[in-house]
Amino acid sequence: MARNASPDTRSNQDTRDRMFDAAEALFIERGFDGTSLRMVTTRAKVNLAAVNYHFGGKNGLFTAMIARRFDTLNDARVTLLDEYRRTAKGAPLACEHVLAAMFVPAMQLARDPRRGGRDFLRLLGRAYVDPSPTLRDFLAERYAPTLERFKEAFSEALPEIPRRELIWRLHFMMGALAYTLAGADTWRLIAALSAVETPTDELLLRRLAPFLVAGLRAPLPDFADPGAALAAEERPQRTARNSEARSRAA
Amino acid sequence: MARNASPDTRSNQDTRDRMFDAAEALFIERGFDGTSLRMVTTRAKVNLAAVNYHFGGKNGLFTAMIARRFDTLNDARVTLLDEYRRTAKGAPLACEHVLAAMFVPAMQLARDPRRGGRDFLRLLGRAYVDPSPTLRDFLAERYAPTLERFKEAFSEALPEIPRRELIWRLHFMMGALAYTLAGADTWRLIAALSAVETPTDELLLRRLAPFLVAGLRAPLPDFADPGAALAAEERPQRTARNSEARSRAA
DNA sequence: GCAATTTTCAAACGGTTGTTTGAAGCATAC
DNA sequence: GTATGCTTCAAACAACCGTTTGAAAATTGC
Repeated sequence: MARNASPDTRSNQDTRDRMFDAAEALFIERGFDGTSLRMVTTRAKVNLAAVNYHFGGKNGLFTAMIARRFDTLNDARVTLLDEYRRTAKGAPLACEHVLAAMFVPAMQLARDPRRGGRDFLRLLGRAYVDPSPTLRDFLAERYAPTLERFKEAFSEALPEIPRRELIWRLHFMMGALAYTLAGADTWRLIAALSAVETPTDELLLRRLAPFLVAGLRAPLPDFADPGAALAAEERPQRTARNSEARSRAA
Repeated sequence: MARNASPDTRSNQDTRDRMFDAAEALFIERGFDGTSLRMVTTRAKVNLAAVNYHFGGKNGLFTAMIARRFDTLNDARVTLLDEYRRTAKGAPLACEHVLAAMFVPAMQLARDPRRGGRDFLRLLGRAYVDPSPTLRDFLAERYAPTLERFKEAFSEALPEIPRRELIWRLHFMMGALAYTLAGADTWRLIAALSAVETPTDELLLRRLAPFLVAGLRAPLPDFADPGAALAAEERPQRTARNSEARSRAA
């Protein structure tokens, strides 16, 4: 019953790690519901019952497997953010610094095979879009405080953007990040475009960063003129409800 | 055996539509693997065997259910793109027009309850990130030609962006779009932020558009100076492999 | 009206799911 | 040595999965 009594028994940690690795690889390409415990235990060369013995069940295995990566990322992010804040000595943070506090730790983990390696970014993306309630609730609950701190940091770095607008743009940003990292197509695209260039994860994030900075700084949408935000001559599809635009402009 | 002999028998279409609606709603919040046929048929008040009778199986039901929405979207998109091209009379397309050709039809479908309604955007997002091979292969195969046409259109509208860079940015754009629309959090966010504003889908896309336009037009990343793209004073985490940056700059 | 066809239905199919069981293995401590 | 507590193991559990069956019901054509 005692599940974690001797934290560093050699063989104990060994089978746990093998299960983590197997679960991680399978989760990346099949998602939570698409991965069965028998797939995991077969790949990890571990008995099926070990899942329930060590983690109490499927939910326990997958949340622990995600936490082992995300806790590290999370800590590194807030540490770096605090460091930038200390270096700034009271001056408001730059947008690039806040973004760097989110991206640089992710790149470092992606470069370190012992803490995720090249699969880390894929795991990040997959976890953010998986529909299973187990993982959604887990992520939302465990990392909400950190997210809140970054919201404040962005709000400080971009005072010209109204807070409500900013929250949306952060949401879009997380979307571009998660989808890009999760997409199976992304990695096929990498293989096709950059024939031999090796550390592609880093190049990928370095392409993504300017895209996101520009997006966060974009001019505000014009709610007063419906349709103008996209194309000037959008065919007049008369619905003509400007009321919402007016109430928003207040 | 004859599966589609009388295409508009009244009761026939009725049960098919009920199955589509049920499958759509369940897929949006649980994904392909998280939705069982028994959930679908129970919700649709239809016999379990009807799935295999009408669609040949689970794969058939879900691909048909997605196609009924996406084919409409697809057709409207290329039609609008052609219309913009005709109006331009040989002049190169504007980036806003190409984006409009992608977004306006989606907004129109989201406004029309008979062709998707407010759930349409969520379906779009979920379908793009679902890990099941069935849906990934289906989407890639059926809508690849259209995607290719939009790649060309963007390449024409943004000649100052190198094609390779552009393909990446389109990928990021699809990411922001898909994740934003798929995220369950997005819709909770809408409810929380805009207490009473009603047609929120439209407002959502109108916020997203400037974000994406700015991202597509962003200055090119500086590959020659590793680290500079994000923050000037990133702590010198000595790994010192500038070789890759040089080889890329060639 | 009858005959032919299309659609629905309850029931069962073999297979897989996550979880549980209880005995066997295996170190360590005495 | 034996006893102890942690870990592994093969086997089985009930529940659910997608799919199939064959007969009942409903609809169509005449």
